[in-house]
Amino acid sequence: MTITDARLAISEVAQATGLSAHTLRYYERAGLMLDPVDRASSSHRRYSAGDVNWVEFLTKLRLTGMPIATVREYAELVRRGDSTTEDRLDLLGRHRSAVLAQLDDITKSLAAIDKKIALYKEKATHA
Amino acid sequence: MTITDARLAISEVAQATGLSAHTLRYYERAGLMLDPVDRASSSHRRYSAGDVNWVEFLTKLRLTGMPIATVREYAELVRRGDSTTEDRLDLLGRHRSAVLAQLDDITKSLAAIDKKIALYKEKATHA
DNA sequence: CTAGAACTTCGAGTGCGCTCTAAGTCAAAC
DNA sequence: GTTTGACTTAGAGCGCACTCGAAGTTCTAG
Repeated sequence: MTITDARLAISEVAQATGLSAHTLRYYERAGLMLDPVDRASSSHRRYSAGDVNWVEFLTKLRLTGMPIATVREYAELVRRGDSTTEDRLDLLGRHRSAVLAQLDDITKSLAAIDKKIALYKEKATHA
Repeated sequence: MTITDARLAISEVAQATGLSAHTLRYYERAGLMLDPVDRASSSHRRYSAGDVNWVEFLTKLRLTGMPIATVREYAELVRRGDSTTEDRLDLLGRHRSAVLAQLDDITKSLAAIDKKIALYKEKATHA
């Protein structure tokens, strides 16, 4: 019940997060939200600031390649409460390692692409 | 006809590149190879060192998120010969930008994940 | 009060990139 | 020469993550 208690419509959250309204509903159906989003007039969704923060965080998990199923697992741990802190740390830690490996792969591949670009540029110079 | 003229079987290339034989055939069918791979006894594929190098490079394109269709475009430019150097530079340059953006996104998301991890660790300390 | 836009559900459809199957051919070892 | 396993093709199937459609309801502006 704070003064900042704005409840956003799905279209506003879509706007704010860059996801489509379709995708937001899909994520909720898929069990990715911590709780079902509140409703106004018992039909239209009203997102709280907490909901939006959560969507933003799970978007980062997705962006770094975490599968939907794993995001759901994580959400389930959060739902289960404080006793799951260790498990959450473990899950995020393992994901962190995967992301580091991913960054390494991409960086190495980028170096090869840069090499090829340099090669073409040199070729163009000698033309 | 150099002294290093080893021709590899598809299984050996699979081994060497980390792709499956299925995927190697799929890539060829999809027009990703520069030329159809040579055949021994007019049936089994025999990959040249050049073929393998090419597969390794296109794997780096794929790893950095270039769609199959774009890899094919690039292969077509290479096939068309020296006159396409500018186009290839253009294509690779645009991809390079996309990869940099991708790295930035991932790095920013990773920072948020690290923050969350730090938060959980702190919580564990106060327990 | 009414028109039109935005919302609802739920199931079907899409696009991508493999991945596998079946039925047959070929090659290397014995 | 025969067996065993790797290879061939064409096409079907799959998993993932959306994305869309239809049919109906609700909100908002005039």
